[in-house]
Amino acid sequence: MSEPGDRRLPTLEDVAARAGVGRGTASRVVNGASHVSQATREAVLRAVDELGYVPNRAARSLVTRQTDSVALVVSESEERFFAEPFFAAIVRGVSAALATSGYRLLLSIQQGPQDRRRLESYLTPQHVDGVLLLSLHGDDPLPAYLERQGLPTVLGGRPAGPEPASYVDVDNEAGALLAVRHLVAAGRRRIATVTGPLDMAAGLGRLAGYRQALAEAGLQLDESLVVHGDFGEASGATAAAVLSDRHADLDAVFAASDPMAIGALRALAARGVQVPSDVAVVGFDDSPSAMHTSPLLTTVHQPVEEMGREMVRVLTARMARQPVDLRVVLATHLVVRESA
Amino acid sequence: MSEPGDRRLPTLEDVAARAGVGRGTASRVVNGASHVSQATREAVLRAVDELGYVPNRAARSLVTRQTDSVALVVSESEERFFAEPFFAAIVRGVSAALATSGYRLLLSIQQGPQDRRRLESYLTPQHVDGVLLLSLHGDDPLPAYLERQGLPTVLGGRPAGPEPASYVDVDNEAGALLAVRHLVAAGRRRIATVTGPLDMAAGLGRLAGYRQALAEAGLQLDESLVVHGDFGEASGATAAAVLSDRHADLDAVFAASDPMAIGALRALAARGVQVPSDVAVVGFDDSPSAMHTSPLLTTVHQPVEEMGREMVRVLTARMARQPVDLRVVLATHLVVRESA
DNA sequence: CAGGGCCGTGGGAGCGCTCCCGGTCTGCCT
DNA sequence: AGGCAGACCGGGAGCGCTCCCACGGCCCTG
Repeated sequence: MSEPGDRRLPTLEDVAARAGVGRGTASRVVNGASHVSQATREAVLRAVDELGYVPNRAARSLVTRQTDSVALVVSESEERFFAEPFFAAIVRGVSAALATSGYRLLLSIQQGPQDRRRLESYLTPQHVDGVLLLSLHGDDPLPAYLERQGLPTVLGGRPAGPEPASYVDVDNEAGALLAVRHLVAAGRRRIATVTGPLDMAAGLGRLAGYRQALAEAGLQLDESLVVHGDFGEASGATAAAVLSDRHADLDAVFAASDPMAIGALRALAARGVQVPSDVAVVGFDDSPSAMHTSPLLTTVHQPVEEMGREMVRVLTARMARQPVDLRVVLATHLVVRESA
Repeated sequence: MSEPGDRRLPTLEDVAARAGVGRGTASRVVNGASHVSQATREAVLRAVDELGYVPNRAARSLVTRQTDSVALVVSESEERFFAEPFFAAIVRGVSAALATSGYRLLLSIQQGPQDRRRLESYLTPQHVDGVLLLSLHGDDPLPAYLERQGLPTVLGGRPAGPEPASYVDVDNEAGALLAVRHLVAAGRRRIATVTGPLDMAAGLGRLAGYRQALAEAGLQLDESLVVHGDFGEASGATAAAVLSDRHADLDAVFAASDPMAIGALRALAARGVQVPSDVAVVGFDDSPSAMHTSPLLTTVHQPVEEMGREMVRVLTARMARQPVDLRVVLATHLVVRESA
């Protein structure tokens, strides 16, 4: 491969010369042209066009101390929850929103503790203007550390524990409430739940919604109907097995994630329990695979792509030092299909 | 939010001063220290440590004319093929490989034609050192254009049409061959296929593998057993319906993608056809949902994450001007589960 | 009619780094 | 003893840009 590309690219100086103006003036029009006469502006723009000038980001960055880029950091540890469809959808939303705002997206997947140090030397105001954080462990000090460095940081999803300064999340509690209300409305009375991990806000919130719905319906809470899972399919299957063995009168299961609901479906089918006639099942996520189960899974939809977009909206506002709600909670809704 | 972060970050000059050496020397040890005495090196390293010095990438970039970053560009048009699990796995592989090589990953999802111009002004040697391209349309001029600009470019998957200069792909033909051989070995004789789009190399290659396997087995090709699909689930369902209506003796279907295989499974079940006893089904992809069908889907596994890693290996070698095979084809293997 | 603004403009300074030139100091060979 | 190669080191130049100051011209006011 030869390199014809070694010819020098045009600089602002070249543009200025061609347009017959000074470097400063050229700079003014290339950026938010203020105090430039119409005629000169046009001359400069023409020169830019003819030369195919593209500003050198490194040079600009060096003097402005801005990078025009934001990092999206994904921690892969909670992989079961932040499974692939979730990840892809978030990235799509983030990318779309970022593209229109002129920032570049730096993606970094933290796959192990050794990546952590690399991350820290990299997540500085020198390299990025802001950070988007996904799927943190409960009490990760990273967001606080970044904010202290002067880097606006927005989380996607709340970790359990103290409220982070800035996040975008879905309304887990309200979603679960919707799901269980639907079950109640359909006449179900022995409603079990398979929870997520209770060190995650998503797990906690969904359980709280379940509890509230039962309370609303005047159903008393039977702790033996609450089984703990980890958002993974296997845990949903074993939970459903336990539940159906333990309670002959079981008539509904609210699983705090779609994979767990799918596991439950499988376990129930294996025991000859009919869904939804014997036992209704509702999941949470509305993941793509919810449309590939039989029966089709009724589940709580969370607007993942929108979550990505919202994260960007909050972050860009913060980077521009504009006022904005630091915490955003997005609504969920129930998608009724066949399983309930 | 106050900004305590406005204190100046340490520069090389600071490090040099603290270590009692010149700027040039400090630079030498921070980079690939050559011709520096052990004592000086240690002094500089200590100063770096004490000051928490991190080199300013913009400044370095400005003079070296390197950016230490590569772009991963995903075109979303062929979304059915490059569905989410594929995307996430590739990104994971790319990210992991890149992290160890010190490059930063810039992610860019091209969602429409208007993104194209933005992309072009952005994919220059000024901004990135190399480009990874995913899911191109057949005859997209982008890779050639980038190479002409002096930007090493590696494709993930071949588009149909002329061979691109540099790509990493899986062996579609061999995978299909494996799948159909398996069917033949199981005694199937009326083996149909649902193809992918034939303007994609993946579609073409998988069909070729099917043909070759039949030829090997001495089975004559019956064109009415070849139905065209588009990699999407719906097309698999209609194809299977047509096939089972048309051929009472049908005993196997090789679908060129998992979604199509899943569609076929559904359509077959709806007609009361038993899988695998009446008709065996094999897919291609080994997507996660292949483990959520009933019966579990037998399918051809493609090493997606490895594909991402290979793309990075080839690209980094090219960026460093080291010799490397420009085209890499990865092996596939059959995962036998229940459906065949 | 003089003076003070303001608009539009040019260009110096300097961001933090690498490259490279030139200088100093060893140590070894003749 | 003189010379010279090479190791080691300092610091100037300059990458392409933005910021800012200074300057000329114009209009408006007193």
